[in-house]
Amino acid sequence: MNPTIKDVAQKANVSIATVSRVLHNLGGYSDKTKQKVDRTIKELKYQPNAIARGLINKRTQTIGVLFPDVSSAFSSELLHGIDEFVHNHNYSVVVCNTDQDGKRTLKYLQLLREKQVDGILFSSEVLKKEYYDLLEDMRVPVVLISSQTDFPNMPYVKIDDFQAAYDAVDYMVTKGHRRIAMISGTKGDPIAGTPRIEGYRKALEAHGIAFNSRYLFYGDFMYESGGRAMKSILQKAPEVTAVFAASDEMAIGALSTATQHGLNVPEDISIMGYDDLRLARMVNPPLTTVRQPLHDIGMIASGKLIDMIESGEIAQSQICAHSIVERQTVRNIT
Amino acid sequence: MNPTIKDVAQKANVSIATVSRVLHNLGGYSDKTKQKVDRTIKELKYQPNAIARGLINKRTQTIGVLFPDVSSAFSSELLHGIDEFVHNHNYSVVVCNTDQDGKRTLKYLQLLREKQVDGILFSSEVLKKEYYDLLEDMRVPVVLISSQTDFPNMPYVKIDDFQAAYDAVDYMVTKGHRRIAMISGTKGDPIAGTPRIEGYRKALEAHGIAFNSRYLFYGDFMYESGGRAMKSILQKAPEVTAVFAASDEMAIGALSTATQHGLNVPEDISIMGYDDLRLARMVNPPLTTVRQPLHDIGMIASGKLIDMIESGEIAQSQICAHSIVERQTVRNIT
DNA sequence: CCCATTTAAGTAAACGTTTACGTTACCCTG
DNA sequence: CAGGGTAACGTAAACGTTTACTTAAATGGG
Repeated sequence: MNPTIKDVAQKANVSIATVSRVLHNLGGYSDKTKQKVDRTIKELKYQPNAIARGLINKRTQTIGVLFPDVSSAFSSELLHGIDEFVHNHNYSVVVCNTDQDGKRTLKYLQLLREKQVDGILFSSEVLKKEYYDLLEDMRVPVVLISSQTDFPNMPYVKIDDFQAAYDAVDYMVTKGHRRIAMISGTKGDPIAGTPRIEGYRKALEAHGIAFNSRYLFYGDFMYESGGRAMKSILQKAPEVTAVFAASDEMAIGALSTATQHGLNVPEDISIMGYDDLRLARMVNPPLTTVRQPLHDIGMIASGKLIDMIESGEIAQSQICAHSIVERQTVRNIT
Repeated sequence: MNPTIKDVAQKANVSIATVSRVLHNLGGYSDKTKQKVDRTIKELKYQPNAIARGLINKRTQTIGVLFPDVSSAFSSELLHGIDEFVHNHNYSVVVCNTDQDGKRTLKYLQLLREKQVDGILFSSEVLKKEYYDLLEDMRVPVVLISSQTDFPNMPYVKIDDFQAAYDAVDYMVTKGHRRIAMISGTKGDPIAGTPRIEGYRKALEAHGIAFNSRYLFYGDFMYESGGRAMKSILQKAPEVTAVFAASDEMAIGALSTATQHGLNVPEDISIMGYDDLRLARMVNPPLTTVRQPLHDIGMIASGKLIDMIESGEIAQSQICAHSIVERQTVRNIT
């Protein structure tokens, strides 16, 4: 239906090869033929077919991105960075929402393989052996985002979760808090769970405050779980003056139930989040939190992936800088 | 590198055609050969190449989705619905972030054309003639999301913006409010701008309240603009008892600056939003708003698009039901 | 037991490119 | 002016499938 390179060749009275050559500025044709070919391309409104091209040079200029939840603010800020970088480098991105479901993940990986994507960005989920094996089989570059692995051929880009949590808690104690609760993410999560708890614990200990397991609560990173955890805190540890949540969503959930229980933040209780999503600025009062530069992380990871695709070499992992952003949810009680 | 259908054929001692036939359950082979072929497929870990397949049957099983801003909560809730439906029907989605930039949009459209997507979802932006022409040229099905057009071959799925705004304002006056300001979206926006203003005006008039242009303020749907508008309201029309914002983000912006100015919501001023994003529930107090079922809209639009792709017929446009969700930002002052 | 029909395959063209290689025709050099 | 070199093309194979067409063998009916 659409005109092909063959149609152009016929109409311009040249061979297919010549058209292809002027299309790619490869030289080997006179100025006159270039003019002629260019003209008929315009006339026919010819558009190259990337599928045919992909078949022959085994490159689709497409990367696959896996998210546990595309609709989360976390994912969409990453996606924004990814999309920006990737499109500027003439790649496209196909997104997959794994729902944190192993079966779905495997299915999507298969799909991406069949579609011959040039590389894969794997975000915010731990890389199970099962996935790793399949990925190895696919022989495409992979970079991990906000995740980590020991496999040497899979670089990651993330922040230092231990240090970020450490800094957050350290910040709170310098503000005079000593009875600090933590709302952790999913129990046992080796990336966003344990290291942040360790950071919390070590920061406390560095200030001579004993770690108290009664002050440790678990959620699942989502808003609702933050509220539930806050309820528990209010019941079981009302003496707490500050709570550090392992995600902004949980922090905001905590914030909501705190105020619903008649507490003022930060006057009665301080709250600190983790991520610095856009909505951290939007809540009331604006949330003090530790910032992950998600947009940049998305761009950096895409850059590494494209490098790997085009150079064939494996990229270095990268730890991005985090920072504390002071807003209005932690009070100075010194 | 990866095994091809040819490798399978050789190893199984059959022809390529036979392998293809068992792959697609087309019949024309004995049980024994099926066994043999299936076995060698497993042995070789053969995966079909969707690119080659796409070249021949002119279907890529891929759709393109254009968003003005992928990182917005609005887009990502749509995307979630789209992704879910689309993947369940064996399509993939490639996302493009237009940034509301005409040049970028045109570039992405070109890209999607080269990549031979089977259809396009065009979201939340008005369909300029320029885009329409290109889209026509591409000869692929298109469905509009939260947008609208008179072109007959481009169905849309959205809610009734006029009626939704009408209902919101009507709700507020039944709560006793008569001096109601509106924070509209971008001035002149024919989809999410004018109709909502009209709904506001007509609802007022239906209750015998004269429309007062002093009560109409403009933003751009984003958080910050809601705050700015609220500041203006407080200065120029302090007698207002309620404000209706044309997006949740603006409503939340208004909410923030209102409380920063020492006002309590809803005691001192009522606020109502539009969209029912996830964050409407997360703010404090939870935002009363008019709900667009974004996840469903995404699914429905995807369904229509896939229908069009597979049937060749153009689908009907659809107006989805909206609803008022009462939370805690509008006070009854009767 | 022969011929017609069905079953189980194989052959090859086609999809739209890219690219290695071949073929002219022309120019320049010695 | 013979010969090599080069510029300007054209030819055709290849990428990995699908599928229309062909062929050979098996089956069945009279």
